[in-house]
Amino acid sequence: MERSNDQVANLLQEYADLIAITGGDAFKARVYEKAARSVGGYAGDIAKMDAGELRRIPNVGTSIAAKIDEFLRTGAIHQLEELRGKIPAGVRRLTVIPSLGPKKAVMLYHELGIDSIESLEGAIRAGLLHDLHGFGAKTEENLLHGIELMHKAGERVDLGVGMSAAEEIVAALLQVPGCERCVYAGSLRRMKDTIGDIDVLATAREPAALMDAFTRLPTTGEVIAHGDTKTSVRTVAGLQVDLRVVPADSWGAALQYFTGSKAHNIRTREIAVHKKLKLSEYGLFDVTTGEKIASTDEADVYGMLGLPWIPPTLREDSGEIEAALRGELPRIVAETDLRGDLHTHTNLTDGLASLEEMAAAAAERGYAYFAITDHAPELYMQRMTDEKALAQREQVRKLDGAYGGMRLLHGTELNIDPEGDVDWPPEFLAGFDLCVASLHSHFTQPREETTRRLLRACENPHIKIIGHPTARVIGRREPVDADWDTVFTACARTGTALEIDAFPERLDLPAGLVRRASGKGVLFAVDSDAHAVPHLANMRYGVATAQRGWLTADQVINAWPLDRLLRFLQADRP
DNA sequence: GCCGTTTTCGGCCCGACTGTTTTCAGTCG
Repeated sequence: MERSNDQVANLLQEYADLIAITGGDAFKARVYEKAARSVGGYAGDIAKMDAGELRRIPNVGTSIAAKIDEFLRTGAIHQLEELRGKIPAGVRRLTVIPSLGPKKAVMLYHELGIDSIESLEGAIRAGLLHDLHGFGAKTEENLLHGIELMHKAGERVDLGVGMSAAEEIVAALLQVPGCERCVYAGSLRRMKDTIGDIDVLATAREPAALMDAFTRLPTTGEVIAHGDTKTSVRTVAGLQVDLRVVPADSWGAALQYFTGSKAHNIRTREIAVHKKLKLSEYGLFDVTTGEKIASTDEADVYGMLGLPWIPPTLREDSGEIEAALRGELPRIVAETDLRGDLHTHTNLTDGLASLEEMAAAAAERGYAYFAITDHAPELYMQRMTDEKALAQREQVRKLDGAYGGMRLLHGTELNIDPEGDVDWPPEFLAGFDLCVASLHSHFTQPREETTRRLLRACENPHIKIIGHPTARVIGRREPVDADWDTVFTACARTGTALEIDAFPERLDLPAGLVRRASGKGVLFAVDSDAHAVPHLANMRYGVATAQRGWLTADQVINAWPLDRLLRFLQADRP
């Protein structure tokens, strides 16, 4: 099942939204929001906690602890149900449209009865918003653009959402008696940054029983199709999941086939044809004799085609077949190659966990080094000051080595302002072990300005990593427009690494740009950008993005040994 | 509704930007 922490975090966030949308106390709404983040980011399992223990979670007091407790015991929170009754769910969903908040959403509902994104789109096109106070031509345009952005992402979900759904389903199916093997395949196995549907592959002694069990999982909302070898359902969250049961001796061929991509499979089947073979999900066959020559193991299938096994993250027909034929497939970076994390936050700014908690969790992951990079003063809301930064540095120095010998680095995440300048002057930056610099505003500057801005950051000798370079949020915010090739050239020349931010809604730099930058000799840092202990585990998504960008461990600075990393961080600094 | 205390009430991240308005509300980070 989904972590209780996440379930409760979602409910508390919904409660906060409903307070805001029904015109409740804004401060109260904010408290629920803060509590939602605290619970979602809490390292312990709340399902095992009583009301008293729950209150020890930051921002959880008597009232919220009681609500959580009620949910854990009964599966519902009655006050939440009451609020839900006051406003249609579609109205709350309107606020996912950028630039549309609770105030406008509820106004649209009360004035025009708009209770869904579809009805909003219709109303705008019908000109019904013209007479509404506070809605001008530009607002309509922005709303339509926001809706378009969401349509473009379609019904797809981000990699993190897809992965947790898939892992939950696979784990449940493996518990069904008679289920022998069960894995997810498709775009999820290729770790694409968004997932349209989930493909699950299984072998079972009694396929029909497994199919039946699948239709009855708690995650299953509706059954779309129910057959002998394939069953499709839609989860309660609206995600389509296809389960295919295959014969055990077809496992490898089926896994290859259902992992895709379509373009990659076309290429492998072409290769088979040239060798007078036929490749299908049932196996690789000799056309003349009809004999099956490979099928149980994926590597055998590739092997009989004259190819090495190709990692799923490379299977996009973007040159991997040619590279494989030449024996030049890269040894792509693996999560186990990473020796540290270079972009993380604590509760000194907008993180949830203390420096000690973050460091302890990092050490548990086996890291040799770990950088704390809290926000700098220019993000006013974080209330960072010189004094706080220096006090944190002292604390970092004191704790250095205290967690299994792990090296603690004191860094900061600077804000790149519209001109390309950052929060602190060079002499103050010189005191940090590491400076990450990122865009946090002015995302819609023209290409030339954004490019100049990023170039200026690269030229700053103290800045060694550009954080989440495109600033995109998948399905919510477009990447900034920059002349990336110029930026990449500057990064390579100045020794500035580009980050691959591992948050599943970011995955930024995106894989396509990673590959382009890699070609220009740029180095990378795969970072969690963790704001809480559980976020440290997002690293897998960042690594997958690095793989999809064809990176080797040598191109990733946090896969380097400490001494090499430190030399890189010190290079060219005055 | 939570927190911290100058402990039972007052403050709560705060400034910028946008689009609308004509002095400001809503949204965002």
